[in-house]
Amino acid sequence: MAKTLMNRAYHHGDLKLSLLSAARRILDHDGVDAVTVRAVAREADVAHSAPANHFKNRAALLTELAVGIFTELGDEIEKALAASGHMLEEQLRAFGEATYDYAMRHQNRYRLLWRRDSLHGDDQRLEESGRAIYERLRNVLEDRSPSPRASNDSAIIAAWSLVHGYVCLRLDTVLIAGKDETTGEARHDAVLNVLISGLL
Amino acid sequence: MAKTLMNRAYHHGDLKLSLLSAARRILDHDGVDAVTVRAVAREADVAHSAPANHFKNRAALLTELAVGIFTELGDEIEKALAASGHMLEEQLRAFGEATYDYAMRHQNRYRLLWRRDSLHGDDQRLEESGRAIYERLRNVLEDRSPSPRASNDSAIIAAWSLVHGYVCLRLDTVLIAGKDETTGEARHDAVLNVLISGLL
DNA sequence: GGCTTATATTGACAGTGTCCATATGTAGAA
DNA sequence: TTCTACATATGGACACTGTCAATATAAGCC
Repeated sequence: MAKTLMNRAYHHGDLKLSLLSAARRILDHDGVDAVTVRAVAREADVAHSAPANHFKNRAALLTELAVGIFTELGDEIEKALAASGHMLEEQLRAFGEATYDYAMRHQNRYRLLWRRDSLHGDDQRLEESGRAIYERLRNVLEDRSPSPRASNDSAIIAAWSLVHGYVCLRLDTVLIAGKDETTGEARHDAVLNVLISGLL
Repeated sequence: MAKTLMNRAYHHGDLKLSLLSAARRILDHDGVDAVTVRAVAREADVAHSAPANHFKNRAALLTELAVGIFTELGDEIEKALAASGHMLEEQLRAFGEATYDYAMRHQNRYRLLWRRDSLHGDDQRLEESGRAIYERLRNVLEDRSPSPRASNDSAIIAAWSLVHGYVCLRLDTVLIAGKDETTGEARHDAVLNVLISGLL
């Protein structure tokens, strides 16, 4: 039979993908710590040690999951940048809002990206998928040379820092989080304005 | 005998403090995940379930540890603010540098503060010790009303976001982390400049 | 002394990551 | 086709974890 037939008794066919999507479901629903090797195996309906054939260990599984999430986030940012105007201000706003929206819609996914203790921090694919976001920001800023104030690298890092920091505070701090859900939109704008004023 | 005598056979005398400092040693040395209830008990040389008398569970232990660390960080920020000039720019720079220095000197301590999954996020003392930092930033910005651009709250949040985000990227991203250890000082300045330009 | 209360210990249980030997299916060579 | 390698899945084991319950010990107070 074709290689894609496989009666599911033993060999699954594409267990690796199944495990990753099982892990993603658990992550979304119950957070990073709930994504245990055994829970993922249960969710995928295989034996507790089946994942070992596809991931060296838990960190490897989470790392691969994070790579996919970084890519997904990068794609959303890309789309937002393409859909927005070409002015520097518009592009920065699109970057900030796309990142914030993704993080709020998928809080646990965003959290996983920065749980370096739980990942293989030196994994090359993880590094690349993160760098892709950095490069998008570089494209936004380069040739638009905002001001002699900040070197290009510093501008990129400052922009990413502000957006990432704001998202983190929103995600993990009661202080900021509950403060004003109503005026949320205005708050985002005001915070982004500080960045834009600083860069223009 | 005086209450402080105690032959150490059984009752420890001040086990709670001993546990917290044991936990801090483990945290510094091996990271958040290494701070297990049993490891802390071992380090403090007591039975594995002795901590249960002082902390309801692991999260409670970590939360209390985090409260102490937030307080410590707040004190360092306070000291730096007092030692610096009174101009808004100087104060913002002092805040950023003090936070960055502390985070780099005690990386795992800073990481713990934002591992909300591992803490009792709704603990009141934790919330207060975090808010204390927010309030210090408010004191820096208030009455100095930087510009009509940003409301006071937004300015506070923007400042904290940028500093916190920069620290996080430095701590957890290979990208930013290894980029230029030599020109590090200049990089910090340049990033802070974006904030200051945005707020003045 | 004896009583109560606080604190520490030991033992148990389910859950975890990871390794091992084993079982099962697939694919390629004869 | 059958035989043989190989990839993949299974079940069992081990040491570790957090947490609970029962027990032992000490301190404080009458």
